[in-house]
Amino acid sequence: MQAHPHASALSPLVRSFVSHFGEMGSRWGINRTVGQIYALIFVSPRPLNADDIGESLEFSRSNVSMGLKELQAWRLVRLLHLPGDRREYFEAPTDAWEIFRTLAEERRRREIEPTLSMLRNALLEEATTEEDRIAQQRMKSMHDLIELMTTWFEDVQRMDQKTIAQLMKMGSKVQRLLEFTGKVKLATGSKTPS
Amino acid sequence: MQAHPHASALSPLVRSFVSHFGEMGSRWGINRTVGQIYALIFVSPRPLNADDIGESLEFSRSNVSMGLKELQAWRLVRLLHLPGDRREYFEAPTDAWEIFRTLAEERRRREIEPTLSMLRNALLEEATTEEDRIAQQRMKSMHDLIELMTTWFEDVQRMDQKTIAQLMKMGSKVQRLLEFTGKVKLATGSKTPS
DNA sequence: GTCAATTTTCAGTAATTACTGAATTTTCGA
DNA sequence: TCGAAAATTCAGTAATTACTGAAAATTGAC
Repeated sequence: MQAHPHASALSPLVRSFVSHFGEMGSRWGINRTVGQIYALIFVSPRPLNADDIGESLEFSRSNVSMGLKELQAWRLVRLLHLPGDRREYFEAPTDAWEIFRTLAEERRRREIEPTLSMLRNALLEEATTEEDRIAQQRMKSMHDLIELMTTWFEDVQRMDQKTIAQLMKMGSKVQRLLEFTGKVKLATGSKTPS
Repeated sequence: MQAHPHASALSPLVRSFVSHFGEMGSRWGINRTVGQIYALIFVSPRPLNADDIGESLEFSRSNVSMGLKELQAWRLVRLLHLPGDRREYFEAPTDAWEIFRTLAEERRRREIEPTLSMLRNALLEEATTEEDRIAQQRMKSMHDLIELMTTWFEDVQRMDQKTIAQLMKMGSKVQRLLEFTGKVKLATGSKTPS
């Protein structure tokens, strides 16, 4: 004797996770529905098809279809097929680092690159007024910071996960490491890792 | 003989910067209007008052007022007074690092902390089903990554700007630095920067 | 190739968010 | 303390974004 005849009622645990991601999604570009669909797939022990999702979250089939498309565009879920089942199933990578990298890459492509490109164009213009000269100065410093950070991020992506974790766990101690290395260099005359 | 009698027409340079920030703003939580107001203040050589902004961007006075409030809440602009003028003026920090840090701190407070708190609660629940156990496992790995990254970020914030820039410019070469230091430690028996 | 199962599209509508102008409140100089 | 200037609030409306169901398109088993 249930209120709704749903195939799969969500546990309170999953329900609160899903609903939090809905809220958060709407603070970013992504909308509430898409956030919830992602959260549901992320915690699901098995791949889900569109009907599963629609029933669990009580979204229309077409809404689920659009949400899944967006998640695929973000590369946050991947499509797969189960043997003997014609429907499309979706699962999400579970490795948190991988997810983070995917998100960062997509944001770079969608937001950072267009911004850098706009800034570069603006910096090529000849400033005719003092106002424009000052504006350009500020755009330049913004441009340089963004470029520094994206280059750094590309570099970091190339490191293996262990090194990254090691670095992050060191935190500000890296500062001391830099000083320390500086001293070693002075003392030994050895080449820096340039 | 102009189309509009505006006190301050924007140069094409500023216009395109402002409009880009409008677009970008709407991809983040912030809305188009707020993004444009921020961009205008950021490139302005002098502090602006609400009327200046409203005229330049052709927004209503009340819209400007709301936008400025939001920017103040984000700590992206600061209020100041000009001698002999009763109106409120606004300016934006121009140091790109400072802006980045402010943004990161605010996002942490608004998005990361609530998420961590939700995850911690979820992890305290006793999982009664296999599904919930798996869900918790995934939430745990998400929680741990977020925590690692925020702790790291706190550490980095404590470094001086020069060290950060130095570190970032090194990029993946830090990996070699770590290896190098390891060797030095082995060779000299000196204490690590623990 | 056929056809039923499945997915996608899209026009219409609902819900949400953004914006305005009038009214109110606050501020500060005299 | 008063009053005009300035800022804010907020109810109403406009604009945008999200969602649905019906119809169309695609898919794949036979």
